[in-house]
Amino acid sequence: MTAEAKQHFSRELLHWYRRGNRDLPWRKSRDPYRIWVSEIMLQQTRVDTVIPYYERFMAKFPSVQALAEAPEPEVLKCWEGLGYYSRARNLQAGARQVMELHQGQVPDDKTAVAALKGVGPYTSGAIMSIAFNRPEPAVDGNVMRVLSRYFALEDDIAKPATRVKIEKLAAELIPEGAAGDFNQALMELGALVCTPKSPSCLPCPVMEHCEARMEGRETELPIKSKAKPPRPEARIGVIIEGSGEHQGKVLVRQRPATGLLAQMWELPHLLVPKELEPLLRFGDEQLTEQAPLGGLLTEAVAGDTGLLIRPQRQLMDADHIFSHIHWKMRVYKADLGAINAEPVGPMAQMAAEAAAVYTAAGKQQAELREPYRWIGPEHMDELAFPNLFLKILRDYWNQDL
DNA sequence: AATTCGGGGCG
DNA sequence: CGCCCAGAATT
Repeated sequence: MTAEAKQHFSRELLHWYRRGNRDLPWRKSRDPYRIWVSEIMLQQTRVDTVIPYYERFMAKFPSVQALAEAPEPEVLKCWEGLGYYSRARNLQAGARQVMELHQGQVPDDKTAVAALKGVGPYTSGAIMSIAFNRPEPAVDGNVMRVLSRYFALEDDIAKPATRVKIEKLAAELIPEGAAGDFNQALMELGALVCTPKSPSCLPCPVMEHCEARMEGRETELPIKSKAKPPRPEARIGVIIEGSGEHQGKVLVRQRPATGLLAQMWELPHLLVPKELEPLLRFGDEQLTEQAPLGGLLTEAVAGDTGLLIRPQRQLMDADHIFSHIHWKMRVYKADLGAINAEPVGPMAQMAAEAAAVYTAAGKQQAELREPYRWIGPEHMDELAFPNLFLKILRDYWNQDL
């Protein structure tokens, strides 16, 4: 690739971007905090998805200080449905770092920015270039795709080493004094023109010297090795209707502080042992046929809360695919049996055993320990749920199931 | 270097 | 239904 081709790329791409670009909320100012928030939200997330979240987040947490001083659950609630929830916690931790170390001002310093929680190589480059116009590369999936095509690079973009190589190339391409616009131009081209499936080469401002297009290989590049498919997990969950003072409410619980969906709220559910998975194939069979599954739920809830539940029927099946796990969840409806009441129905045996467990443990129905809570539809706005359970609960209440 | 972290949109 | 997306932290 000639030096002329590189100059052509930088010049034409920058002009193309400056002739007209998308009117996005985070482009209305160069406030480093606003850029920072947008870049965190945009990690692995599309622009159209981010926009409403961004508007709400900036209205609620308009400054580094506001975010740093907010209760963490409120931040998580504002992130509800956006995914990769550690981003929200890390962003707030970063805001607190900026308050402690930099007097509330995002530092115009590459090393200091890169040291913020949740800020990696891409995001530090994006903040430094867009907010401060510093000549740092910001290499994301768009940039790797665009440059792989323009320079006909054969490297596997799924490998970490490839990003490092492309960062060096991207740094060389930054026009003097135009780092912010140029980096955004690269991503804008990737998002609008040099798209993954069917790139629009004809209107592309740099098509003239694009190696991949010249060789007719624009749809073959970049090279990307395939990810492992998510491992399937059969799960059973339950909507437990309260009684008495908890009438009209259902039982939810909070997940642990680390790991998958950390600190999010959810319905009680559990992994079905491999040897019991065949039971889940009983489409609309009666619960009697699946007594062992109802028994598992009864035992699990009793062990966790001391509550004796009585599974009633199947409500729905819910599929949810994470990048590495595929949940296939069957959701049951249950109500509560009174303490020391005689269990009835198909679940009698399992329920009786479960009752013995919590009676032996001296647990009381009224003493529901954290992290479990009873909630009704009227305070769904208090707790943060992942989309999977948000949808299940909405369906449940809306359709009066 | 590989795995763990959501969720949605699109051909 | 497979693929991809304005990636970072952890191991």
